[in-house]
Amino acid sequence: MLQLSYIRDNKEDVLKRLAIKNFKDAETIINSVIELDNNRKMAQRQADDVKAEANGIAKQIGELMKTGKKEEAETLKAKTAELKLSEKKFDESLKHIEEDIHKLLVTVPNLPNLNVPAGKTPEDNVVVNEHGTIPVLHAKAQPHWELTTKYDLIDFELGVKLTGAGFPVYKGRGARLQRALINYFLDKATAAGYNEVQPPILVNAESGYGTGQLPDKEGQMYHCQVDDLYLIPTAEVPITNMYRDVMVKESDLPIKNCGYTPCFRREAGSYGKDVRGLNRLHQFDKVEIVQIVHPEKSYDTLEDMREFVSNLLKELELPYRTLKLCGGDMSFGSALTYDLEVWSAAQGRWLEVSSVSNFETFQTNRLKCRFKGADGKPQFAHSLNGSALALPRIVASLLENNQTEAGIKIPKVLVPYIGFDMIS
RNA sequence: GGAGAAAUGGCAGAGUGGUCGAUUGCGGCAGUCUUGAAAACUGUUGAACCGUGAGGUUCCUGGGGUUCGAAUCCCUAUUUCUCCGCCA
Repeated sequence: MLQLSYIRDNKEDVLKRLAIKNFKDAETIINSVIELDNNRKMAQRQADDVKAEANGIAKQIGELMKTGKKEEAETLKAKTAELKLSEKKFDESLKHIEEDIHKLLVTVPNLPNLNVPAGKTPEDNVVVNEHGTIPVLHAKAQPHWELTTKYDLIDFELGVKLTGAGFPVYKGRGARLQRALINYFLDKATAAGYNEVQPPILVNAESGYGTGQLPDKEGQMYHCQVDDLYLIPTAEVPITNMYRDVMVKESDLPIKNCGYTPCFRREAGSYGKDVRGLNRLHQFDKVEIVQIVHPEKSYDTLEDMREFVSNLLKELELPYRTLKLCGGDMSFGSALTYDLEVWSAAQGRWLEVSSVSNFETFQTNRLKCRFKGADGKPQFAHSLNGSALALPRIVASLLENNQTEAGIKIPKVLVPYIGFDMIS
């Protein structure tokens, strides 16, 4: 959520940057917010004045009662009846105005960093770098959804029977590969100074608002209506919300956490070959890294995190490229996002496996996650997160890129975790 | 699930209708002492909003109520603890 004071003081800048994000009706909404805020100030002044008067009288009554001047006290009491009515009226209108402001404010996306390229679609994203060589496969190479069947690693049909499309069953060496990747990712993150946590995978609505999934992406999350809880779409939600309503110590920054969780996404309305096999699932596994940092350091941190994720891909010997997302392709709360994509050899296309973003104060403002700066004043920290990494598409490209006529080679770094070096 | 108790500032913990936004301790910050540090001592130390300012308003888990006046009384939700039941 944007800070209202910033909107007031920097209206032109706000509009310019919202335009980069292709946010519709920016001007109308920002103008209404400012107008409502003016009304709010007026309403508060009125309410405050009435209350000040009422408080004053209450105090006088207290004095009079103490000194036994009962009659005078009664006279004053009579005077307060009217005050109470207008107090209620002003409070009510103040409350309504504040609610209206909040309702508008939560629909406004974060402002993109000024380095964010303009653009509307994924085609407008900027390729920052490309690493590794694209493998040349043998003549009988297959896409991963055939390899998983051939080697009995993943049973998509069985998942359909148990739950529905997009809920695969990993079996035998396929399940083992999942576990190996999770452990490998967690070990790397821990070695890089991230503290491992195991958060709940159901969260309340407040947490959904805290990180910005609500109200923006209401329909994307599975919702257990009986208990009003949401299945997390990413570990970012619980891990970042650990710092909701927390005043962190400046000396504790940066706070680095990582965690493995399953992730659940409804992905309503996406069908076809782009979502085949492991390309897009309703349930998948992911290790997430999350940092709460000093505002001055957040862009350095973003680069560190990108570097960390890149190294994972290098160690897994997967060809990858890094994209700087354009305004139109960035998520609601992000100020700057890098996507990392690996090459899927049999499908002949890039698959997104990680998204690393700086949210600046967008989340921390909603979360009320602050620290006291050198001047003793509380200020919002910056929050960042990144996938490190999401498993399904990593598995897809590992299987496809490493397939040989003799079987599928396991990358060296994973062998200690999985216990064999070839799936054949 | 049943019965009872509780929820106060970064933390601990007083406060049961009227100068209480809240005693005190710890922690934090500043200073005295010290070559420096520790100890000791002194001072200081919650947040949001309105106002150029003086100052004002709100916040004692959330929501509602009683009252001229609520941290304090009542209702309600949530959470925690104790006992019982159930249970991986």
